[in-house]
Amino acid sequence: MPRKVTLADVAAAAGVSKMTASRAMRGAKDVSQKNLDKVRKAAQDIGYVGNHVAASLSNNRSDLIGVVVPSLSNIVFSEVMSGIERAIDGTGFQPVFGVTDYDTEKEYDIVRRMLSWRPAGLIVTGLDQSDATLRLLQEDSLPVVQIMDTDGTPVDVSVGFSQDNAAEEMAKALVASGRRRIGYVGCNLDQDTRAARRRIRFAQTLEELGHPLIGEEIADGMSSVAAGRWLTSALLERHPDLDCIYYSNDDMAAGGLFHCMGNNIKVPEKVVLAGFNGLDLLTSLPAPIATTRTPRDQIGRRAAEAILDRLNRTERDGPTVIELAPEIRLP
Amino acid sequence: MPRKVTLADVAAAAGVSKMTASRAMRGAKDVSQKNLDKVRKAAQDIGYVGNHVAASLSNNRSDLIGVVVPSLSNIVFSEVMSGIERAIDGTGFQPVFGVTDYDTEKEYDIVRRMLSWRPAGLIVTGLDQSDATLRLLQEDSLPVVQIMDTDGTPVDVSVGFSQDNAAEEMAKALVASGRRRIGYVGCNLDQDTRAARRRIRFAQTLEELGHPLIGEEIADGMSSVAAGRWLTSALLERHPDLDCIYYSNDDMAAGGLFHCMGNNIKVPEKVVLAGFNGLDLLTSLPAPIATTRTPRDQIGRRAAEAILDRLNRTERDGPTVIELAPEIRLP
DNA sequence: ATGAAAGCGCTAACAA
DNA sequence: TTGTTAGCGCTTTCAT
Repeated sequence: MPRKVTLADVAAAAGVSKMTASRAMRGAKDVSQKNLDKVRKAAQDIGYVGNHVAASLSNNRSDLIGVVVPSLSNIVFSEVMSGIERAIDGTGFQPVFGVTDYDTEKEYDIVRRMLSWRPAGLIVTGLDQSDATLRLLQEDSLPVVQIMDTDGTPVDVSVGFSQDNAAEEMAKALVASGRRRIGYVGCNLDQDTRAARRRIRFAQTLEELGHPLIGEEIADGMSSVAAGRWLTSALLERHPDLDCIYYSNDDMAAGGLFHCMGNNIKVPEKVVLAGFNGLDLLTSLPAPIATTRTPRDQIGRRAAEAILDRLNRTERDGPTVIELAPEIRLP
Repeated sequence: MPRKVTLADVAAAAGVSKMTASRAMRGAKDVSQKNLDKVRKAAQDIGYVGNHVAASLSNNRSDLIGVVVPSLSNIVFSEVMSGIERAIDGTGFQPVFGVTDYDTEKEYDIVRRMLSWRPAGLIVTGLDQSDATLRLLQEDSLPVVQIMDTDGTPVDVSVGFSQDNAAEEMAKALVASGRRRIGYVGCNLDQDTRAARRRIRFAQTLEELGHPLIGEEIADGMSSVAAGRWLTSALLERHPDLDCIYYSNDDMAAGGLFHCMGNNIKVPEKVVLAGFNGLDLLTSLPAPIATTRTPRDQIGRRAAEAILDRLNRTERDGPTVIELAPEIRLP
């Protein structure tokens, strides 16, 4: 294996010092045009690739940005990551990711490992980290953005929306549109604390409006179109007279729609189905479904921007909440 | 800002040398139980987090694994990444990702930047990197896995399946099931070279079987359910007598189904729709759709395993192809 | 089993 | 504008 080409090699080849080479390779500040060209050419010729590891050690800070999400199978988080990626793109930062599988202990390990890379910033999902994790996040003064959820006080910055409000708004909108016999279908509520939170607030609001939840079906395991389908079947079996069902998310609602279509139940005439997230998929479905359109791409973008922003300051300036209101869509 | 806790601090607190502390903090080899405990306790007490950057510089190799995919909005790649993540999980490696947006130049930049992190390995999508990128990949002797596509010679290892075969199989299966008037609908073929490849082989095979493609609709831009819907509408307008449509992927096919459902076209009786990938979504759709179930999670897993595998050897041992046959599903 | 010294490849800080 | 000197925090020798 041919020894790795280092900056010293470039410097030698260009006939300048390491420092001049170093300066030339990043922003060309304080380097004569002549040397700049020489160094660039030398680097090109001998195939210099650079070593971010050494650079990071030297600056005591890397240009890695850690992103911690609960799941990758959920397209919502893919879209958030996509937003992050787009915002970061071109800045020279590099996203690193970790997946918690909705497991708090795992989240701790991941955050810890990420911190050991001295990242420029960290983006984590939700406000409900374990105490140990929170401590890690607090000690360091690096930029931390908690995404998706703004019902609480962030360590540093939070970007997202109030899950509580979102559920309340939907409950009000459905009742206002004339629905009275409303049910609920959800999955994975033990782990997906945001979905669980929405369910509670939704039920609460219905109660306050005088039209309490008629029934609900809840299952363990990841949410999916398939789960939505059979839970809807079960719920309508027990309560055939429902005129509306609120789901833990869009996938589940799509499953509900497919059940209805297979059983000649008119959507939305007979029963209104309400999902959550506003995935693009919904707009192409053969029948309209209500949903709360959450700004996932925006959340990703704003989160990344918040990190980049913080990098220009030295200190955190107290918990900051960036609220991105979701939008209710009725059929 | 309180200075970062370093290994030296841990060593001091534990009353041992840096080296002993270092040894104790990773595998506890050649360290007395007594010192091991002391060091661990000290680290815990003073909140030591470690510094992978310094460690990586020291061994001239990081435990980062670079993952380069064309897109995150496409759930297929999320699933691949999910597979990678699961295989890596617990090994102490950390995935870093980059998104090319199907842009070869961007891919080059990303690979370059990743290499500058001296990753333990690299996973890139497809076999069609630019020459410059290929050169980068070849020079280094680090493990490189090219995923999704096995129609060609990999730099090091490829994990996936033959896009050509997949398309050919589907063509044969559809004809064997009695379909004769077959059309095609696709999106983003300029950029998605794998989809483009499938289209060509599909058409070729039909030709050979004596039932050439009747018509096709192709559009620019990302594929989506919505695009599938309106392209299907356009295609059936021109060729109302089609009895089968092959799509560039499942999303498009789902869109096609929704069009048919909205227009009283029986699926699959009147027209068979064939997607590609076998997303879970399909199994819950109100009508059955043909598809090629691609082993995405497996591809991710095997790719990661191949990297970890290679890490135990010193040299590459010639181009290796790991073929994971996809499975055809007819309605 | 433990420790001391040397260095990984780069850049900040200073000097010329 | 350029170069020199010291590290960054760890691990790899090589002693002990």
